[in-house]
Amino acid sequence: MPDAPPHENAIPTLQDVARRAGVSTATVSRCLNAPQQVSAKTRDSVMAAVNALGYAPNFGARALAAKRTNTFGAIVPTMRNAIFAEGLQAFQEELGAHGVTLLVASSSYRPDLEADQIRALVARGAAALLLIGHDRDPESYAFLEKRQVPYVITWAHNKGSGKTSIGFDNTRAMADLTGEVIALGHRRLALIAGERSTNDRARDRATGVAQAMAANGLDPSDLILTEAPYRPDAGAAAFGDVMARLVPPTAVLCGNDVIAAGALRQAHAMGLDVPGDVSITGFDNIELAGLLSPGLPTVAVPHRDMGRGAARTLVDLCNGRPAGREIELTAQITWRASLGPAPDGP
Amino acid sequence: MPDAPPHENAIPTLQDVARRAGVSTATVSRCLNAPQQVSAKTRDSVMAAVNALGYAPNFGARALAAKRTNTFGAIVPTMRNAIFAEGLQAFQEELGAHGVTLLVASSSYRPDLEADQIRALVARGAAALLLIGHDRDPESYAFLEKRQVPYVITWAHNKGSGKTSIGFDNTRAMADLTGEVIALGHRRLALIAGERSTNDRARDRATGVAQAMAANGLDPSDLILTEAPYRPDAGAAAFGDVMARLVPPTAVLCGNDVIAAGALRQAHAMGLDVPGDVSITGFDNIELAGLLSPGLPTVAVPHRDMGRGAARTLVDLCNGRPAGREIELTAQITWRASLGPAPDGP
DNA sequence: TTGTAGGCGTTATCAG
DNA sequence: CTGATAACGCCTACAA
Repeated sequence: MPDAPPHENAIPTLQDVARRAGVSTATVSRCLNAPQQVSAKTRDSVMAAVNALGYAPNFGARALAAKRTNTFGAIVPTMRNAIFAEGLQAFQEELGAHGVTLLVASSSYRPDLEADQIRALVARGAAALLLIGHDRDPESYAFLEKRQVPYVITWAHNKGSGKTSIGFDNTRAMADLTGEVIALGHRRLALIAGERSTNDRARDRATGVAQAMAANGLDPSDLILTEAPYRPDAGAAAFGDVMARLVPPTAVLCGNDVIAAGALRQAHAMGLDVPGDVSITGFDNIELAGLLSPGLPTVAVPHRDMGRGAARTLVDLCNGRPAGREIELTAQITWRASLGPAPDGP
Repeated sequence: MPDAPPHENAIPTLQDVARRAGVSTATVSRCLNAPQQVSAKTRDSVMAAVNALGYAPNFGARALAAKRTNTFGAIVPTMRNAIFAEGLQAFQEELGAHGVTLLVASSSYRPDLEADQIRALVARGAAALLLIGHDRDPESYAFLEKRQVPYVITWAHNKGSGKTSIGFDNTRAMADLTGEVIALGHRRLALIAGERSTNDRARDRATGVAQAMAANGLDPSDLILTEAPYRPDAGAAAFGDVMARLVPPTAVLCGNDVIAAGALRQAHAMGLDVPGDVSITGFDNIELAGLLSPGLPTVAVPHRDMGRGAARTLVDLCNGRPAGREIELTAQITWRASLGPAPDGP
């Protein structure tokens, strides 16, 4: 008995297209996946049927049969601000050039959520993953190894981690910036760090400040160190606390630009002159940093290079090609007006 | 002949779990999807096997067999700045509460790319879609209707469009803001609009300015109207052009906060006092607007309500429940310091 | 160049 | 409560 004609409002399948074009399903499949193997005449009539029916292949069935999904995943801590957006965009663009689509998830800086999302993305067919930073449950790493899902760690570079990564040295970048601050005569420094317990980048940046102090003859234990989530309001509050001290710092380093933006706003609210009374620095060089006034000096992170490089690395890995492990990129200091000489210089 | 033991490094399947637990695949499937239908004893041994093997279900196979993907999609114009991030986050959170995962794509404000992405997301199993604005190729709409994919249009509300939407009236919101500007004595107004040809929100906002002028006894044709992509540098350039006129405006309205941020920076660069010499307004109320100094007065868009509402609407639609069509939310003016009385007030 | 047919990993409908 | 078994939509040798 011949198949019934497709119901008026049913989603068309390969079968429907084949029937309408008067060919086999194999031919339709080839038209879509390897057009050069099909005669122009057949191809035209098949494509006409495809368009008439509004056919689109079923992803699940395709992945199941072909054993490949052409899908990678990325998990970033947040999409609320621009910190990772630029790199993600570059990642996506490069993947697109290789015919790979992207699945995104955001973990809200919560390791437990990230662990769930790693499993969810893999279950959803992500053949490779972009991850931010090294800090995560060993079980997550074990899971990825067992499933043989290639992954690349970005936004950080820890020599000898043994994991594929493409990033920059957060410690060194922050040490460089701190060195410049000290060179301007600042002696009383404060750092509003990100949450270090769950964030290796935040930890590394704090380490960088201490290293630079030690290297420049200052006592790292004199650092006024406080911690805040990566939000402007938290940065503002922390800045207020720090400046309320009996002997306030002359320079406040911030764990990232978002915290620094909050600090700067708070400085304005307190009637402080920046950088006359106090200097403020950021980290990441998101667009915001150049729009504030005074502009935020910061560390320009190689957003796009990391995204693009991560994509290439994963594509190579998935094709069995060896990919460069532990690629280190450089982060450059960007000077802007909210960093000036110490008011009570040497 | 019994099946061979699974290869050391193969991805475990239901079959493998079943074999290891000594039950059928049906039972394993039930343990995962309807645990209450399985005896506690069996369940325990099955779950032990699941964990031992690191099993995770294959999404494609599951979607194929169950005919549902539990996946929705969203296509936004950009992820580079925060304009849509907040709403997207709320959308995702609400979907998560319903057990639905989210597929995101960004179209770079390009309608042609958006059309491709609509097809790609549907092919990838998106059972419903969130879209921004009404402007798009009729073919895209036809495709969605034919495939019976529910969609909701956000960020805009055009009465009588006949499409399911949840948003606010861009025209009215901009008219309200313009009315306030005029009430402060401004008579020479400029508008740096977004790209109107492909963006109904940009068009509506420009219309709103004209309406408010007419309603307040000004001639809309006196509006100094220019257009710029939604980027700070483009906003800065446009602002420079506008202020270089023989008779510059006393207030520059901007199509969104990103343009306005560029305009504000350019004003500083030109040594203009804001709002003493010229007032500047934005639109969207992204975080940035409150961090700049002077702060940007803007229209606070109901980001989270739109995201959450869109999620609920789509979940309802997918469950065959009727969903409110054309929901209108309100957008509120947020006052900040870069809007002041006209310098040459009446 | 085209068609045939087997199988991918799950779910769901039946019996037992 | 559990086990066979037939789909699900597509890809891909293999044959013709």
